[in-house]
Amino acid sequence: MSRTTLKDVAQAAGVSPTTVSFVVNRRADHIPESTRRRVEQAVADLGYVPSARGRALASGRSRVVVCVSPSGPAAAVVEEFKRELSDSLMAAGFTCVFLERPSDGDQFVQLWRHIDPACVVSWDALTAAELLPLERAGVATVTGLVMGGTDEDRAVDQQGVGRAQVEHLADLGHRHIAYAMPVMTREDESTARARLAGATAAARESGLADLTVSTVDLDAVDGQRAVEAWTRATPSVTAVAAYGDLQAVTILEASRRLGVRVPEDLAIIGVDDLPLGQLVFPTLSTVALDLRAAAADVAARILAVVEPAGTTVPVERRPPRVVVRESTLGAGA
Amino acid sequence: MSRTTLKDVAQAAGVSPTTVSFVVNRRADHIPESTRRRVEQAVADLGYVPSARGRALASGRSRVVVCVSPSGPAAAVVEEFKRELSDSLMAAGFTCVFLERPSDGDQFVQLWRHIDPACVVSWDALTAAELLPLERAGVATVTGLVMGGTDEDRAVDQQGVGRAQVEHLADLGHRHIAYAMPVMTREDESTARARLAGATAAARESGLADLTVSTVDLDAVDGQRAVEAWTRATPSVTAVAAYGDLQAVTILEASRRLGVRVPEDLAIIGVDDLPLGQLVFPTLSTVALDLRAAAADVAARILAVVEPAGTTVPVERRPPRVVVRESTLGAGA
DNA sequence: CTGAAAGCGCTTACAG
DNA sequence: CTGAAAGCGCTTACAG
Repeated sequence: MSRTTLKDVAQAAGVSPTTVSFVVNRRADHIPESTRRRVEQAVADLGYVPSARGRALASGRSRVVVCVSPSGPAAAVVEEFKRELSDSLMAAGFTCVFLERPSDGDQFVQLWRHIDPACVVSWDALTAAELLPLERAGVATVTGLVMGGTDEDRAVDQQGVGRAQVEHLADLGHRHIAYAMPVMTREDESTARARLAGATAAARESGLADLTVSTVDLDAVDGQRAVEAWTRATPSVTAVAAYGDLQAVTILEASRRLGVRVPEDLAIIGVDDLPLGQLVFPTLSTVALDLRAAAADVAARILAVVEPAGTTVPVERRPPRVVVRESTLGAGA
Repeated sequence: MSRTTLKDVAQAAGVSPTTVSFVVNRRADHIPESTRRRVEQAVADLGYVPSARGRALASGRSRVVVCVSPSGPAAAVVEEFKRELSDSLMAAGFTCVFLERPSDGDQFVQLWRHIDPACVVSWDALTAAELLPLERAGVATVTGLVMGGTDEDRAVDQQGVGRAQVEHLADLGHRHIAYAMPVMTREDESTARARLAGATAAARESGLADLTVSTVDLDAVDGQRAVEAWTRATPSVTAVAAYGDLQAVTILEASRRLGVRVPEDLAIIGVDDLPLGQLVFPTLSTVALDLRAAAADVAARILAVVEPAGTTVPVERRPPRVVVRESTLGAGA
């Protein structure tokens, strides 16, 4: 037994396919109550589910948004973004779906062949080669949201993140601050640069010494190397702003192993507000990004592109928020 | 200027749409080299990208697999699964896409309307209400892979995980072992139960005392409560198998705050092998799941369902692997 | 208020 | 070797 179609429903309800289509699509203003009910009954009886393919082909519009899955270490934070983006788009009648960037980068461009989205969204900027087939297929794009792209494209104020870290440390009286950069992947390179730029600017504006910039890999040995360098320097670094919470925890644990007290000898602040930050000792100060707000912002931008008619509610970008814990302030009580 | 279609290409190449279709779909065995080249030239010149809609409608088959995004704390581990699943399916000519379960659960069933997948995949078991519309739309399903479902459905041997933990601890001489359950969400309830069941069975088989089962929330206070209870018990618990690395780290940090030495007073082993485990002090013993293998297994199962003709290479399920670090063995050297 | 008809872009027997 | 034609399941002017 094959799939139930519009025609089947029409036959069962004793009306034309046209009428069924109107009822199913809630464009039934001009259909009398009685007819509508007959149709709805038939739909229910037959368990009719409209074909997305037929609909997409006939209407010429897609109701799917593809988001290239943001990667990077802060997966827990990203989850929140995805959820909010999905919910916002769903409320507008779109389905949002996430795509992993294939390990074989060349195949990336092939992926749209099957999906047929109204819009492709990406945290980082897509290359021209990646963009071209999309353009040709008439797919809208919203890219460079968080990484890459211009600073205005970004839904998250990355510079503000670095700035917030340094300002917090400066407020606590630190004059010699280090910035811990991550080992870069394509994904977070531009993010790291933007955060560092913000941190650097804040240091200058606060009249601090130039930042000591170090790269910290996520392992104990590398952490210890960095901490030793900072504490040995003259004058010594007394605080470090880390690219993310994972770098911060690496530094925090390295300090413990080296007998460097946190925050007395070295204050540490991360970014992301991972749950982890509340588990370690001392607990980790950090900067929380409001990715829910960012996602709502992005959703609004997407809808503006795919539904130019729709009323777009502008979303203001909320500034990053410093979460103060023991690693900068010391144990309370 | 509107989108380039098959017809445009046919016109440009001076052949029929039929011929173009054959060439584009690599079914061109019987098309002479010269014609094929003319067509390929036209495709390139016009930048033709076939319409997924038209193709899906005409062929009656979808090349899209939707995977309901696995959630849970171990996001970093899940990433690996997703990547592998995507790659495997891509190699078979399918596009794999991930869907967030909406916060408003009722809307979940609506999501297929726009996507039109060949198969829906889910880590946990879907409810009957969720399954029904899929069935009606002729969409294959592969569910209960990791959570829910029967033990045979599972791509990951969850019982084996708990078993591996307890066997490792028993080998080290521990006789009184606790199991730290997570605060349950829908996602990991059945996983937790399966792991506990495996742990319990292993304890029995090894002739150990019954496991002390405690729930540990991810915060310092709850961790300390649990650690105190274990150390105060008579005879005291000397080792704990935690549901996941996050629970394990919570316990580890709580121990430190209480002055309970790890592993001398309390040995700890987690699950997931999160990067975090190598940063904390002492470093965390854990059980690593081979999610790449699991994903390959799942991909094979999916292909068997959507392409019954295809040759399915059976994938053997690799057993969980214990990663021994300081939290059970003590600091080396 | 309702339906016949054209068309969305493709695939695929089938006939030449 | 190649193409005319039907059809996939729907939407949407348009005419009644």
